[in-house]
This record gives sequence, C-alpha cells and structure tokens, in this order.
Amino acid sequence: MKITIAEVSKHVDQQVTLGCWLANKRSSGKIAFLQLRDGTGFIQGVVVKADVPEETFAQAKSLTQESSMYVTGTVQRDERSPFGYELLVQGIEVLHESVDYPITPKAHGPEFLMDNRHLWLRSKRQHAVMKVRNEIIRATYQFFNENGFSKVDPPILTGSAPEGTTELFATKYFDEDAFLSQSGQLYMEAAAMALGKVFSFGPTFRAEKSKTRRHLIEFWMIEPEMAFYEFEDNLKVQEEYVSFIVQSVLENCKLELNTLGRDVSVLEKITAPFPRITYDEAIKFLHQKGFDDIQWGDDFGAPHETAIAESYDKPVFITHYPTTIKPFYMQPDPNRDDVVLCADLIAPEGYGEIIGGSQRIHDYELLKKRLAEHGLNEEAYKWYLELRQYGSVPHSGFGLGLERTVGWITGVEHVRETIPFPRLLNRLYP
RNA sequence: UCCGCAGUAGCUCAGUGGUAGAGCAUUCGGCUGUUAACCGAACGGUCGUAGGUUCGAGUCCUACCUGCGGAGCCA
Repeated sequence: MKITIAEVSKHVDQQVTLGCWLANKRSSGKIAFLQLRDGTGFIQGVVVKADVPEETFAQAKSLTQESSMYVTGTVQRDERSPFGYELLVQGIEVLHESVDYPITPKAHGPEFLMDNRHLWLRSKRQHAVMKVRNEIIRATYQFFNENGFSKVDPPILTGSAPEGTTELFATKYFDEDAFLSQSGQLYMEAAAMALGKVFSFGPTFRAEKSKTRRHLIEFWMIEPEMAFYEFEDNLKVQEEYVSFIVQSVLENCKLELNTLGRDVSVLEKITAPFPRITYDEAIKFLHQKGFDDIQWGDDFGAPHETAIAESYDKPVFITHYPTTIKPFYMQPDPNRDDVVLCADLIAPEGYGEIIGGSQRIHDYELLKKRLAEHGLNEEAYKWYLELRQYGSVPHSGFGLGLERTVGWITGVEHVRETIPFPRLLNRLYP
C-alpha cells in the first residue's frame, strides 16, 4: 500500500511503500540506517542484513544522497526515533540514482547555499520554514474569511507612478510605461468601498538598494482595508490577526518549530491586546535610553526600533507619527494636525516593522491639498480622488510583510530563508 | 550609495615573508542502533583578477571584481 510519511501513524505494524528520497545514510557491516524524506516528513528506514536478501543489503549500502526510490517496509513504533516511528525495510526500488549531490551533510556558506537554493529547499530546516510559511498563509485566509472579509486581487502592473519612480521597477505595457506594484493599497481602498472588508495577498516589488537581513526586492504582502473602520478598530484587527497566526503555527507546526529550535514559550505570550506607545512617548523613551541622535520629527532607524521593541515581550504599536514623515493619504489626528492616525507594529527580538497601517483621508478637499503638498500629479490620482466624491466614508487598512513575519515566528536570522526563491540585491538566480 | 569583513581542493576552513594543509563529499576497506555516525586508506590546487614591493608573496601594498554583515529607505 502506497502511503506518505505523514500517514505512517495510521499504519503501525503494516507493510507499506513510500515514494521518497534519501536525505542521508549511515551504515555498518550488518545494519544500515536510511534517512528518508518525501515532502510530508522525515522517517528513518532500518535495513537489517540478516532479514533481507543479500542484494537488498548491498543496494542499501550503495545508495547515494538524494536518490529517489520506492521503499517497502513495516511501520514500527520506536522510542529511539524523535519522530516516534521507523520503517523496517524489506525492499528498495531505485527510481533515479543521484550522483555527486552538492549539498553535503556538513556546513556550507550562504553564497553556495543560495546558488543551490533549488536543492537547499529539500533540507530539513528549509522544509520546516516553508511549512510554517504555508501555515501562516492558510491561517491568514481562515482569519479573514471567518471575520467577513473578501479577498480582492489588486493589479501587479500599474500605469501611474505614485510615490517617486526610483524605487519602482519599470517595464513596458506595449507602448506605454508601466511599473510593477509596490503596494495594492490604493486599489484596496476602492475595493473596500465596493465590498466593505477586503484583503489582498500578493507580491510587491521594490527597486531599493537595500542590503540587510530584513529586505527583499520581491516580497509578499497581506493588505486588508476596511470601510467604516477608524484608527482604534484598525489596531484591534491587527492584534487579533497577528495573535491568530502565531497561535495557529503553535498548534499546527509543533514538529517544525522543534526542528528550527524555536523557543515556543516566547510565542505563547503573543496574545491580543498588544502594547502601544505614541511617537511622542517613543522619542522621550529613546532620549532616556541615551539616544541623542534623534529629534522630534525624525523617522526611527533600525537601532531605535530595536531598542523600543526590546522593552516588550509582545509586538508593540508605535502610533501617531508626525505628518511630515508619513505618506500623503494618512488621516490627521482630530486633536492636533501635526500627527497622523497611523501605527507601525514592531516585532520583538529585532525583526523590525512587520505592519504599517493607518486611517485614510476620506475628505476630498484635504486629500487634494495633500497631493499638492507632496508634489503629486492630481491627474494620475483622478480615480483615487473620486472615491471621496461618491459616498466617502472613514476607512482604515494596513499591510503585513509576510517574510518578516515568517522570520520572526520561525526565528530564522535572514528573510532570504523565508521565501522559496528570494530576489536580493545581487541575486536573480535560481 | 556609504562603512566594515572576507575570497586557498566540489564544500567548510587553517596556513606567523621561506616545500600547499585539515575535516566533509567522492572511491575502496572495516564496524549490529546510527543521529552532521565512527575508524583506516586513496583521490583532490591557476591560493578571486591585474599590477607592484622583495633574493623569495597564499601572506605586504594598490586598483578592480565577487560575496557577507551593517547603515539609509522601507514591509
């Protein structure tokens, strides 16, 4: 009977066949241990010389790393296995013999591993990260669907060049200039006026020469947008959503978190509500901490964000930033117009900003004024302004960076390991 | 774009101005419970590129290339 490794617990003491690859092998004169993987999991196959035909034992000893095969054997419970089960092998049918597999069981450098990303994905650690990424995506759909949101897909090719073209990838749309999307937000605002509560999940592109462990050129963003939601409502959705995905990973990815060596007690604390500090308080806090390189009106650098995040064991909202350092579309605080109704969510442990969000301007005249102040071409934003001419309502939204979130939850150092094929400053291969 | 570090065997690295080294991978041999298995042997080199200093450069100097880490910008 052909089964997967994920299903072995239902077939104890039965003879089964696994389609699998050889991850690694250890052998001695009378016994061989085959580390098998099939994408659903990892299991050890045990070949005992005395129990199998001579050819089968010789075959087991000569198997090469990453050869593909069908292995037939009996599933057994075994306390010595971290997975709980082993396969007592009776027969091996090699499908394809792998020769000189480049990724050996010993240490490798990042450049070599990135050059071999198409093969590196097969390793136990990378497999675990991809499974957690998948769980976060699955939980995202579940959360928004259960809370009355509709998924809407904004375009990836855009014609206008909203905020400065230097960070946009330019391409051609037949004879016209076009750009790859760096955010679906403006389109999601239009969708929210049609469907109420919406979310998107798609790739975004930033042609920035960023070279840090938190940056990718191409990354995936989840962008919800809600009609009739004001500043407070927005924060509530964010903390509930982030708590939900963390708790889903804790529940459904125990083996993967264990493989990654992640301290789950840190993640167990991630429950709503999250702490909040205003920009004003954050500046005061930083001055107390001895940061004299920042003044009211400056944006935070990475060291500032880390210092703030370190004083909490949950993600922290920094709210009410100065109007001057934020985009044109953010709604001013009704009590003072030098700050806006926005919040960034900073992850613990130095993973940086994972969410940026705000209440959006719904007043036609104010939005028009802000476009002019930012030197933006009103004609390009004609449709966006029209959203404020035909039944405008208060609305809010945010964007969550998937790879930074995966990085934080898995505890991996660099976002390049959180996406299957990362696009980095000097990497377009494989 | 700026600052710092690195480039030596397929991979990870050591190499103090004087004969090019180890572990892993691969091949062969040994081993009945291994967990990056272990033990023995064999195989494996244009020392990133170009120029310079020196009797002599993997080692010192200059430029360039590539990678890594960080900054800025952002998610």
